[in-house]
Amino acid sequence: MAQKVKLSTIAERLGLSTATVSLALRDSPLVAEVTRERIKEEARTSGYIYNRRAASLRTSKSGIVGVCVHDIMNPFYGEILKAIEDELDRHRQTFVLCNHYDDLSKQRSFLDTMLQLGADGLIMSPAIGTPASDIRLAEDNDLPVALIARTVEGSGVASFRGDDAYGMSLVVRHLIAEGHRAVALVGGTDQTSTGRDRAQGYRDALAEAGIAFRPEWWIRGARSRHQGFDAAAEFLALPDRPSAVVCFSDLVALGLMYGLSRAGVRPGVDIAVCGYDDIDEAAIAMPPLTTVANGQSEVGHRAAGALLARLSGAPAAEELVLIRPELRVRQSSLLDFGIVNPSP
Amino acid sequence: MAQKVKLSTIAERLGLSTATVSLALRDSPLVAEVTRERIKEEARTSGYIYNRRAASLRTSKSGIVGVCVHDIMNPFYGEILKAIEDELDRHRQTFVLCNHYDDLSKQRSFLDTMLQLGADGLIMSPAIGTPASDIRLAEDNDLPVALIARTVEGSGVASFRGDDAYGMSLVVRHLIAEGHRAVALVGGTDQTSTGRDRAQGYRDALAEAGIAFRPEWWIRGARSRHQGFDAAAEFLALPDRPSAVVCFSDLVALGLMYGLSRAGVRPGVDIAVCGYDDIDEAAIAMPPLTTVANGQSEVGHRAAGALLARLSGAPAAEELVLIRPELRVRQSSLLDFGIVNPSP
DNA sequence: CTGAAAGCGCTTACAG
DNA sequence: CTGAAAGCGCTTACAG
Repeated sequence: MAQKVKLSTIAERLGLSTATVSLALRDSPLVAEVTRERIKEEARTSGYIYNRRAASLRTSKSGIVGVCVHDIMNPFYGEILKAIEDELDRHRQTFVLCNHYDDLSKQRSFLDTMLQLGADGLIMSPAIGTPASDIRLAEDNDLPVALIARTVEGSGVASFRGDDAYGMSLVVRHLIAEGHRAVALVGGTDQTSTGRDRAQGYRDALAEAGIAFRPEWWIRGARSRHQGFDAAAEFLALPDRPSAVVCFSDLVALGLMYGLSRAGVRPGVDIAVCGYDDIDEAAIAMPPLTTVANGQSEVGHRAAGALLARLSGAPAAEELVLIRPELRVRQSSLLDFGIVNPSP
Repeated sequence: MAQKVKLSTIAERLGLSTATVSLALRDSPLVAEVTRERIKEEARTSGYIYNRRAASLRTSKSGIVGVCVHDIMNPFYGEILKAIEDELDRHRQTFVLCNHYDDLSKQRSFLDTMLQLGADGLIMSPAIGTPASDIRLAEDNDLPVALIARTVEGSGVASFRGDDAYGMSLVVRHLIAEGHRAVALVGGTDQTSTGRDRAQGYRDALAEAGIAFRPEWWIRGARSRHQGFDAAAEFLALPDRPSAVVCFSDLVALGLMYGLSRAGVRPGVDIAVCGYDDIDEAAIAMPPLTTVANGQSEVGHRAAGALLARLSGAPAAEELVLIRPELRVRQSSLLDFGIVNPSP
C-alpha cells in the first residue's frame, strides 16, 4: 500500500497545522467554513483513515461498549442484544460482544480486555458465581457496568430484568385455573437469580392454591432446547405423572415438546406445556406455546439507555429495574386444542 | 478512583526504567529472572492495567479480529462463530462481532470502525451486493480479509464455504430415489452465492433425472424460521402440489413444518420435507429432519486458521475452499415414518 | 542485563 | 480563525 495518510499528511499538503485539521474533521465551528471544506475534501480524496487508538489514547474515550452474556445464540439474549445494538448504534458506539458460557475465567478475561481497550462501558448478564469484586474492579477503573437478566449481590450497580417470580406465578396460576393440580417445573437452576426467582414464582402460585410443593416435580438443569428434549424422558418416568408442565424457558419447552411427541405424548392434547420468554418461535410452534412475554426488548433498551446516560455524566444509581411480564395464552396449555390428527 | 498505575509508575517505584518494565511484563528473557518477578509482583499488587491502545499505537498490532455476518442469532452462523471464537481464543485475539442484516451501509460502517481501531484481520460473510472495492479497501489498508459462506467476485481474497450445489443435489437425488418426481424448493434468493448455488444443485439433480424445472416450484425469499412458516400457505396453494419439498435451510424447513402441521398436512407422513445445514435442532425435531451437514465448524476453523496464518506472515492466497457436505437422512423425508397419532 | 530517548497519531490548552 | 507544543502510555532500536 501507499504511504499512510494521517492528520499531518493532510496538514502539510494544505499548508495548515494538525490542530486545524483535527478540529475541522470534527466539524468544529472554530474553523472557517471554507477551510473546513478544503480539509474534508482532501481527507476524502486521499483515503485518510482516522486513527481511533491515537485519539482514544489522548481523550480516554474509546467509543466501545462491551456486552457479555451467557450465549448470544440463545434467542432470549438475542432480543435483548438487538435492543442494545439499536440503542448503541444511535449513539455511534461500537458494540463488542462476548459469550461467557458461565465460565468465570472467560468472563474475567473479557473484562480485562475491555479495561485494556479503555472501553467506555459494559453491559453484562453475569456468569454464575460472579464475585461482586469483579464488578467493582470495572467500576473502580472508570468502566461503568449495567447488569441485565441477572443480579450480583453487593455489586452496587444497576440491574435490569423481568420480574421472574411474578411472571412464573402467572403461568402456574393459569394452569391451576385450567384445572390442573399437579404441575411440574422443568429446567432452570438454583445457581442463577433467574432460576431461583422463577422457581420461587412456581412455589408461590402452588402455595396460593393450597398445593404442596413436591421436590420430584422440579426436574432441574435444562436450559437449552436439547436439554429440554432430554428432560422429556425424565418427566415421563415420574411416578404420578403431572398433567401439566411449566418450563424454565421457551427453548426448554420447545425441546420438551419434541421429546414428548416422539414418545407419543401429545403436548396440548395429552399434557399442558408452558414456556417462558415469548420468543418469536412460540407463536408459530406446533402447538402454539403458552408463555410469558418477558420484555426482553425493554430490558435491552433500558439497560443501554441507562449506561449511555452515565457516559454522558449522569450519576450512577444502584437500582433494580423490574420489567412487568405478561401471560400469553396459546393452545399448548389448553387441552381441548383441536390438533390436526395424523392417523398411522 | 486512586491515581492510575501505568508502566512508569511501576518503574519509578522499583527504581527501574519503563523499558525494563515493559520487557519484563511481556516475559522477555532480556530481563533478569529476579527483576522480572519483582516487576510482575508490583504490577499485580498495584492493580496495573495494561493500556492496549498505547501499545497498539506503537506496534500497530491491536489483537482485534472483526467478524461480520448476516445475523449471529441464526444457528447456521452460530456454529461457524463458535469455531472461529475457539480458534481466536487460542491465539489470544479479541473477537469483535457485528450483524450487517444485509445492509451495506451497516457493513461498511463496521469495516470503517475496524480500520480505525487498527484491527488485525476481518472475517466476513459479505452482505448482499458487497462491492469488491470494499474488500480491497480493507486489504489495501493492511486489514486482511477472509470470507465465509458467501463469495464476492473479483475481491481476490480467500473464501471458505460448503459446496452448496453439490450438497443440494444430494438431497434432491435422495428424494427422487424415494420415488418423488415433483419436488419444490422453498426459500433462498438469487442475490447470494449461497442461494444461487443451492438452487443450481436443485436444478442439476432434477435435470439429471430428466425432470423439467418448473419455475412455480421455487418459492423464493424465505430465509428464517418465520418466513418458512409463512411459505407454507404459498406452498399449499400450488396447483399441482408437489409431494416433496427441499428448503434453503433447516430453519426454513422447521418453520415450514410448523406451517404445514398447522394446516393439517403432516410432514414425514403426507409430504416429504428436507432442510439444509444440519443444525443441532434437526435431529430432535418432530419429525426428525433430513438435511445436509454443511461443515460449519470446519468452515469456521479453516477461515480463522487461514487468517491467523496470514497475521503471522504467511502470504495471502486467493483460494476457494469448498467443504464437502454430507446427506443426513431422517424421518421427515421417509413417508412411511410411523408418526404418533393424535386424535382430536 | 538495564536505561535514555524517540515516536506511534491524535487532541487540547494556550498564544497570537 | 490558525499554529506551536506538549502529552496520552506504551515499545523499540540504540548505547552502555
